[in-house]
Amino acid sequence: MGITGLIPFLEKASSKLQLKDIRGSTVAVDTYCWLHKGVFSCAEKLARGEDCDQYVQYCLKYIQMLLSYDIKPILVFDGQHLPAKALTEKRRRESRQQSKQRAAELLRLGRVEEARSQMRRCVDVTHEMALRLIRECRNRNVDCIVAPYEADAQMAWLNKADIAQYIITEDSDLTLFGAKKVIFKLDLNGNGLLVEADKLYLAMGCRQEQYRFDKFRRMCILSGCDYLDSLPGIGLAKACKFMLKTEQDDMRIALKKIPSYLNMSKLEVDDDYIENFMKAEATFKHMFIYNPLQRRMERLCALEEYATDVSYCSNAGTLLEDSHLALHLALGNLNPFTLKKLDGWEPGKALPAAPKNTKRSKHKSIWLTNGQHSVNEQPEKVQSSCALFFKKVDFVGQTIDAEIQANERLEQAKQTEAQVFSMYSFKTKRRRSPSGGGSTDRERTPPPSPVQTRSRHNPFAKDPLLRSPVVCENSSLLRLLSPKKCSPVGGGAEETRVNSLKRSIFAKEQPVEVRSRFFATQAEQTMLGQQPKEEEELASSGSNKKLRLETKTNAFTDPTDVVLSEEDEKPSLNASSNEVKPSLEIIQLEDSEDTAEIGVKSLETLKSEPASSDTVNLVSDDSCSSEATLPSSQEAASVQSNNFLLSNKRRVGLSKPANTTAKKPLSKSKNSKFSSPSPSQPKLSMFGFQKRPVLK
DNA sequence: CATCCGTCTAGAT
DNA sequence: TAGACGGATG
Repeated sequence: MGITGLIPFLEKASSKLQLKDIRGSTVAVDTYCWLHKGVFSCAEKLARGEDCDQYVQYCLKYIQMLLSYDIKPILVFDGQHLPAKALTEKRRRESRQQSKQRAAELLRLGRVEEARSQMRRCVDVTHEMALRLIRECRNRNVDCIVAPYEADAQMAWLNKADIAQYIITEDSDLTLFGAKKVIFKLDLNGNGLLVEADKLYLAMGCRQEQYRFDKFRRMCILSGCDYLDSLPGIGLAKACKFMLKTEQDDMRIALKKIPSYLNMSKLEVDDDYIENFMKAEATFKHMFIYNPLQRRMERLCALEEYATDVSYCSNAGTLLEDSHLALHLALGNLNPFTLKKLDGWEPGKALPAAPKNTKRSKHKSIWLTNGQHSVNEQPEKVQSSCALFFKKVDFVGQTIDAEIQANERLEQAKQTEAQVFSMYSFKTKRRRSPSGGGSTDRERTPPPSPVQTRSRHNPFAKDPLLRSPVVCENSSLLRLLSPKKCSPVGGGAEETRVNSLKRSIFAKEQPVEVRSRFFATQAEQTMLGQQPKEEEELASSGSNKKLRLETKTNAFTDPTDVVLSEEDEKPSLNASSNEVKPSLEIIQLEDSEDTAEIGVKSLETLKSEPASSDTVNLVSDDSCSSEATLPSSQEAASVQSNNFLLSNKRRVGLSKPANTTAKKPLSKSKNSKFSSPSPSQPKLSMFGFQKRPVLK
């Protein structure tokens, strides 16, 4: 529901956001948004009363993605219905019931498709379903909180209290509750739309001095909200106009001036409307929330703050006298409507042995009071620099920490590759068919340099001041780095030089993983049979990290990987857990086979893939991202649309899913099965790596 | 011109 | 289910 048309209205207060831009922060999540979407995939099963947990898995994907960005999620659930919404809820229930009956009838008539569509309409997200997710979260040490009433108010409070710096939701109401930073339309690639409260004056089209948050909230209420229908003929635009025009702070007086201020003489503002307006406003200000730190119910804003009369708060909920009940409601142990006990979990309480493969986040729970430790926490292992703690349950399996690192490396790699591309792009002609389809040209030129587009809001390009020293701006080095111009097999001294150059480039970066068809080709050509020599040379380098360039003939995931691996003085997992099977090649600067998998790409895949698949998208993502701040958002938008035309699809830079190879016809190569996720390998697609097939 | 209203479709696998 | 969209309306 929310405010009709508010999100477009807020365009000037919003910007693109990538999760990587908010690493280390805490985010409150409107979990019902995810549950509702997740339910869609198994609506039929649920309608038939069958058990399924796809909606839980769907939500966990998002959670996993957040964790991989080192973001702490706090899942917020709706609690009791407000009296004001009881009627709409009742209508919904009835409508669902009808859909159910219709579905049953249609099934009897054999009209399966129609029945299905009805079934999708009749499923509801129940608290039991929410509890299922909550339990999974407890196993992962991911915080959940059930709001006493609306999740919106709870999230806004978390945001205002700076317990959560961001809110993820689809409901535009959040801004009315006073949330500061709201992320809308977050997808599984980690892209979303950020609306910031302190930019709202821009959306209203007034000067900052002229603006007060109250004006914005009143504008929204006037335009029609969940608690109050709008006056006929009043939408956001007129409400905005009115709120900017009036200086009267007392709305009981101001509202009466609407007809004259807006030249709508026929409009009538009766006392009833005014009364309801005051109530609606009070609802947004003073709804009850649960303060997990103080472990008590509170109002979102204290009544004193606005000198609000309690009589206006009839829709803002009531205080639960029983604090024990309130706590367990917030913990999710009670059915919010019946207050029936469904579970007895308590913070810090030992959980039954967590299922295998369950990774626990190390974030400190909002439920832990000072000094209290999570039972499964191992303080001596906690690193202050990293917000996550993992329990290594599976020797091979990737931990959350590893996911975070892998994710960071991918982004680094994007940057590094972007730099490399930028070097090429000065010298090469661009050849890219707009459709991107059909071409099997493997040696196509790289995309335009994202670095070049830095001035046009390239989020991948680091700030010029922060950027690591430019590693290569001279043409001879460029020539050397170019696989085409590099000497072929057995390059001898030349080849050694190239590698040392490459080393000098990458040594300055964070550990990165590069999947580059250029390097891969070169590496394959030049490195075969050279491993011992390389290792020796690299080991003797002064760096505190060992850099190894090895030719793997038996990667765990894929064979004949040419691996440029940077290690922190621990043995490469790859080295031990490999299996034979040639014909794939990657460049990887990492030591775990899981990340290797991300980088793995079959040569044949490369051949058969359109140019635009990863390279072009690297660029398109650049311009889509959040650096499009206000003054220049239009420009960014145009860049984005341009790139959209080119690529027609958004993908996360290099994060090519291992799955794509699996989606190739089997006949392509029997290796494909090695790149598809195996049970022992976590699904990497969960971390925001695009899973969709490559452009056709 | 802004608002209103009906229709369409994404949402997941 | 709700948001987006286009056309109708005042």
